[in-house]
Amino acid sequence: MAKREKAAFAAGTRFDGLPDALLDWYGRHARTLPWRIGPGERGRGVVPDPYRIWLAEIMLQQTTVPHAVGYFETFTRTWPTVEALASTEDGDVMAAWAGLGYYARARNLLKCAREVAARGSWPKTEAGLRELPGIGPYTAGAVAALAFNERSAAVDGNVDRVFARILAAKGEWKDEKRRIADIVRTLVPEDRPGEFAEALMDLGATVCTPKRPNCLICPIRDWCTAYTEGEPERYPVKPAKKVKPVRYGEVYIVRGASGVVVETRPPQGLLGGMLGLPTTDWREDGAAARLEWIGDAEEIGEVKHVFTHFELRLKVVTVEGRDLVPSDYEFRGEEGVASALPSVFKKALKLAS
DNA sequence: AACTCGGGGTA
DNA sequence: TACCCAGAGTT
Repeated sequence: MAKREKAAFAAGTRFDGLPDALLDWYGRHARTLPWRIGPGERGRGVVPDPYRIWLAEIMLQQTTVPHAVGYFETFTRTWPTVEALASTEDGDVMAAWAGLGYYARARNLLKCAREVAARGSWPKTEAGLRELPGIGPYTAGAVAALAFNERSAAVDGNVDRVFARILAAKGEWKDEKRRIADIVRTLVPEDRPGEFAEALMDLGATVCTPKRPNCLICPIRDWCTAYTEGEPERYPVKPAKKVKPVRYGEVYIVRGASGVVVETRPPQGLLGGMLGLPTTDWREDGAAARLEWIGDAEEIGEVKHVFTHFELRLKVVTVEGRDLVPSDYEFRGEEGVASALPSVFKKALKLAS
């Protein structure tokens, strides 16, 4: 199919036939995902739900599909509509997001839900969606294409990688990404923008993978310069990453008659708005002094946790039989609170259990 | 333009 | 280990 179409448009440009070859492959190999309408259903009266598409896109920002699936099921079961989500207390949503990471997404998720609920409907264009909190260039394009059938492009990490290889992009990565976005926009088919977006992402996730791309089953390898060159895994060429510094601190498991001591972290910054265990500052020049109110305590071990731009080593310190703590803190039942904590604190609590 | 912001799977 | 993932917001 690809070759016949390519021949039929031989007088055209470099990418003639690519969208059709990709869509044809997608019709046969699309992943089945809980937020997705299957190929073919779209044309048979099945209407996508913007709320579910948007929710999935936010969860999937810098997050793998397997990690997001369970959260998506829980969220849509607990809050079936954007109105239901919008009317939920912040703490409940943050607790449900715990473990998914990048917690600014959850804060913006609620802001966005409340704006949409107040408006009464979703903006139905890429430009309109782009104005909402937490919706950037990628998500605006994706939701517009997937939910509203707008001819917008959804250029994510997968698409960047696929086209870096198609083009054998050797230039500055930032420049190449701009170039790729411009090209992809011209390739989105007018009638099936949503399926085109899903097809590119599926190809990147299952065929044109980061480490060992399976070019032998690739439906668009005829257009791929990296395949012709013979070393597709060489692309994309990205700038080297900086080494992560190590930060040190202490975290406290303080137990009393009514549970374990937690705090709600300040709404900005790292783990902002999340429930947390009492902890010192985290510093590169060694652990800060023990919090004054901790008093008599026992060191039981250390947890290591890797954040985006630093590694953290926390000494885990336990205090038993404490029922009076500073007013910034509160007691919660130990079994119930674990699921509401970010991973670094889950690790510490588990070590102390 | 550079930095901040999580967590887990993969080779 | 190192890299990556349906990126966005702030400075």
